[in-house]
Amino acid sequence: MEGYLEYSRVFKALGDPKRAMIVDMLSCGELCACKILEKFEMSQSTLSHHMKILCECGLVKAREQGKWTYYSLDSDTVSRIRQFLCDITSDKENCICINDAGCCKGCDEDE
Amino acid sequence: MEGYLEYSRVFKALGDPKRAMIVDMLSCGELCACKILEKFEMSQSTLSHHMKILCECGLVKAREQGKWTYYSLDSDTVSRIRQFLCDITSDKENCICINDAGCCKGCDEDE
DNA sequence: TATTCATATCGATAACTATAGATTTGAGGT
DNA sequence: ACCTCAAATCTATAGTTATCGATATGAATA
Repeated sequence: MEGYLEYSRVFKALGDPKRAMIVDMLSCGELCACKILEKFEMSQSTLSHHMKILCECGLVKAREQGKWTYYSLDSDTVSRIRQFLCDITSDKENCICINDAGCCKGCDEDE
Repeated sequence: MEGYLEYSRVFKALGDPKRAMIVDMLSCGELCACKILEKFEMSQSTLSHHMKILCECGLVKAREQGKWTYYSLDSDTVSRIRQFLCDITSDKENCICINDAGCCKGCDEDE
């Protein structure tokens, strides 16, 4: 459940269309908050809240320089979340689904 | 914003660790609801609610047979969400971040 | 040091989500 | 026809989230 919890936080962050769009905007390089804000009809405090969620789950890094804060994707988290998504959606050995074999009464075809 | 909205619903569904775990369980093939329920400390109504969310976003398909409902991953949605995740986290041509070039006053290094 | 500006934090509120118990639905078996 | 059982739906509730205006912080600058 540990891995699920960690990565679910990243998915939850991406579960808001505005945040997914912000991630997309950051995919080519870092941007400062004011540049991101221009793209949205959203108050400054709301953007700050969304950026906090993106940072707290590890997807985005913040770099402060003077008055400005620059945001960029954390490539390490990006590759790990991609891998996790593939893992939980791929047929595999040692899957949690076969850890205890057999089906509930009634689900087997010979019942 | 359309694509973001559609795929965010999938991410939102995966944003709950129990649902991510259910998806993992389904990755090797279909399972009936009762089998899934065995793995969790959760009421039947709560599981039903989670399955509904997974189905509504398109990640999971339900197949009813007699009294039982069998769930499985929708491989089409799986490949599309994988692609979307890669898209929004990869450097690319025609990115929304460069649609209007230039930065806000103060963000350019020559300011 | 007082002002300005970018950003974060606080406080309030409305909307949404997870949860479980109770009820309903609908298929099979007796 | 009735009973049983799996699953969905309904109802209520506690907890969480998105949002914004107001305020605080902290850096640059006059």
